[in-house]
Amino acid sequence: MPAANSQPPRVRSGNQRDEAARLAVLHAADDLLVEHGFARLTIEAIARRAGVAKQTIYRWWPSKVEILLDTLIEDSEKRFPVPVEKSTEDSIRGYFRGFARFVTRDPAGKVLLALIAEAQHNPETARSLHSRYLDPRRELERDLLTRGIEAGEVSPRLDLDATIDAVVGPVVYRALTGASVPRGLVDALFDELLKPGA
Amino acid sequence: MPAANSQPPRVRSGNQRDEAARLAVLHAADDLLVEHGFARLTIEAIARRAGVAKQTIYRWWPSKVEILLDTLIEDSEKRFPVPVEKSTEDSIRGYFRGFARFVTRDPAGKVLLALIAEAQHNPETARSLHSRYLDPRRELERDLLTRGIEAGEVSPRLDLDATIDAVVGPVVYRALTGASVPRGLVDALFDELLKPGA
Amino acid sequence: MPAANSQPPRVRSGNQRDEAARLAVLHAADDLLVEHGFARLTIEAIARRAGVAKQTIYRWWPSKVEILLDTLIEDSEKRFPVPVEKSTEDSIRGYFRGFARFVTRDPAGKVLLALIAEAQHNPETARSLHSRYLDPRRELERDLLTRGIEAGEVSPRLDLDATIDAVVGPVVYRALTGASVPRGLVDALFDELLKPGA
Amino acid sequence: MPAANSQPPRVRSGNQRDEAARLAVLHAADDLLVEHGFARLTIEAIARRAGVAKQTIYRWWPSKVEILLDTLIEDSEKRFPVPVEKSTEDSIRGYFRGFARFVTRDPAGKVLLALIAEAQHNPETARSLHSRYLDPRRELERDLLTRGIEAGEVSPRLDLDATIDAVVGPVVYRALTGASVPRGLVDALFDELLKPGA
DNA sequence: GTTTAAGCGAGACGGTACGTCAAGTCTTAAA
DNA sequence: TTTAAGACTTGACGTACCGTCTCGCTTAAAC
Repeated sequence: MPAANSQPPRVRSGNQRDEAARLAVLHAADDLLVEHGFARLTIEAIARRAGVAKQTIYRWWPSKVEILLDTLIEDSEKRFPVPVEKSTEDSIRGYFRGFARFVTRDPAGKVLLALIAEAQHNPETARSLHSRYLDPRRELERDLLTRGIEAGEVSPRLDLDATIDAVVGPVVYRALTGASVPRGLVDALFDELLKPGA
Repeated sequence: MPAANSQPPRVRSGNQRDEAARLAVLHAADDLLVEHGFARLTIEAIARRAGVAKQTIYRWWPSKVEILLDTLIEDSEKRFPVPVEKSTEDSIRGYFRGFARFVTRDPAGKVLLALIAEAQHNPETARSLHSRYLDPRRELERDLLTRGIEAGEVSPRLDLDATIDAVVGPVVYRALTGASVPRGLVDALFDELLKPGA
Repeated sequence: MPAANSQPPRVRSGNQRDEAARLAVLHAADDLLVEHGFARLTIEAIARRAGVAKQTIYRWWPSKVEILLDTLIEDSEKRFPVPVEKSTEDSIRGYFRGFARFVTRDPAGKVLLALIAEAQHNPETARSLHSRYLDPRRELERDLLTRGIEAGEVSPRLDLDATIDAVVGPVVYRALTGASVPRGLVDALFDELLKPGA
Repeated sequence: MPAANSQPPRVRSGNQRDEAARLAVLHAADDLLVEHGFARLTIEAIARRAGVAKQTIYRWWPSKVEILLDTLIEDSEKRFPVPVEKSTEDSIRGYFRGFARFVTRDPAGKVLLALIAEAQHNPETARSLHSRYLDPRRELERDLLTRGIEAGEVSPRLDLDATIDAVVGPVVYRALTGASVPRGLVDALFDELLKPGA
């Protein structure tokens, strides 16, 4: 989807929040991150690209991190939702594969990595990232595993959180440091830590 | 060791690189990172704190990342060197525990986390971090495991790199996102992935 | 008028150019030139003294030379305007005397001398000085003499420009080199080069 | 004469002042002034160009102004010495023409203009310029005119200094501001102010 | 002869100012 | 009331020179 930049000016809505402006900001942020990296993702640049005044951004988002979180939440839900009904071995394995694909090959995955990185630099980011993204998803992931265990589809060797971290952590770690993430890594970890009857 | 700031002026070494200035910069960078975080770790602040001219920093380091790498390399070697002789189960387990301790409780460990985070934002950082720190250590870690396997002290379920990432990744992932790292996490992962005869 | 420094903060004008900031810069530049000379007239110092951000200066003036030109144009018009109606011998002689007084005794005259000096070092300055100050005034000065000739009040021995330079040049030359400018110099030159019937 | 740069290293003279280094500095300063203007005439650049250590410059010259004065004194004596024997109308007129030619067409004349300009910015420069260059030459110029008067070759309308300034000033003024200096200007001034029997 | 002393190229050092960029705050005017 | 526009202060960026300093070398004069 193209940026809203250099297009016929949007119709202004006057009194109401301008949905077009909101979307233009989200897309601009997304595009800039993918195209130029986090370092050049500045509020000025987003405003320029989105054809929006800086003040409009500051009015609605407390920081660029929250902009990214908004896009991340929407994109994650589209690209690899946590299965809420089926809990077969395959659907669980598929979910983790989906996560790895998102993080390593989907441009939108860059947003998650950038936010994790930023969380280290900035406690405020860590808090937002947890409360708005990581924690709610972790809740659903725990439910997924719990249902899988009850159905005998998986049998985790460690406690639930440790198990999820043990699969997710190595993928994120390699992605963050710019190392490749081997195709079979997730499967190997799954087999070792979750596969039933092993 | 305190910063060199507000102390009697160093003796100048004339034509040669000033070792005291080098150390003052490394310590200032370290201190600032721990005290104020990566965001406020600016070249100006380092120079101010170290009592050193900005130009002196630019003369010897191409970026603040390289300053941090210098301190990280020195500190890691002191705090949790990769064992190069013994390769017992305990020394290997101890090494991973040392890593977790460094990353979660040692102030110097903040430097590693900051660099991993920065590597995501900046490919140049990723390259330096690998070539000067991660890769050389990984080499030693592989040697450590190889010797351990030959001696029957450990028996990895996955290939060497995947095994190391499987232990290190979750720790780093949790540390980065500001989550606590449970005491037993490393041991649990070790038991599951490396413990012999399991 | 004192510099705006260490005063209650100006009221900000928002979207419009801040006139108070503009004046503060002009006065600061003027004061610094008179007090500390051209060498210490830096953009940083002007900003500091005016209580204004450097960026505000760079936004409105391409160089410190243009700042000085702004003050010079305003001051010259106040202190020794070119007579535009009367063209008697006395008013013409008075104009040249006014010029000499401005250059040698008026603090604001330092600005003109500094700009002439800078014009030698910097062709860009020469261009601005001519187009914004010297040339427009020279036009008026020629008109003044032309009217004086027609009225029989003066009778130049040389062509118009040469005559004006012959009066102005020696004064500037002596002022620039730090020599005193004798009281009678202008009158002597006027008598020799312009006085009618000689 | 080429700069000493990028040449086989000079033979060092050991204990004695190195004449080659002295000349290299003078030529480098001269060349840089002509080629790049006063603004880029820095001590670093002179040292670089002359193939000389900064310290060598600081050892022998208190400032770059003194370097320029050294070259100016040598060049002036070569290019337009004050006549010390003949004092005919033609030799006096020729001297002033020589001055105008030096200042407007000789590259070495740039040095004089630069120093006059700098004198305005810097009282120290004004002092040196007077005591080492302007005043000694003025002495000789006065002698020249005095002899010319006694011989009936010239008859100044003003006092000696005013007369000299009245010829020199306009030329310098126009040269400084970047205006052209018309061929006949000096002659016209001479005729008006010095020509006998007028 | 050997020592001493100075000149030299080289270059590190603490500084100051440069001109640019983005941050986040604020005000106006139009919709 | 929301928006685009844009002026404002703040502060860091990386660079260029400043003037001081110390090093290691070379040479001429003093001993």
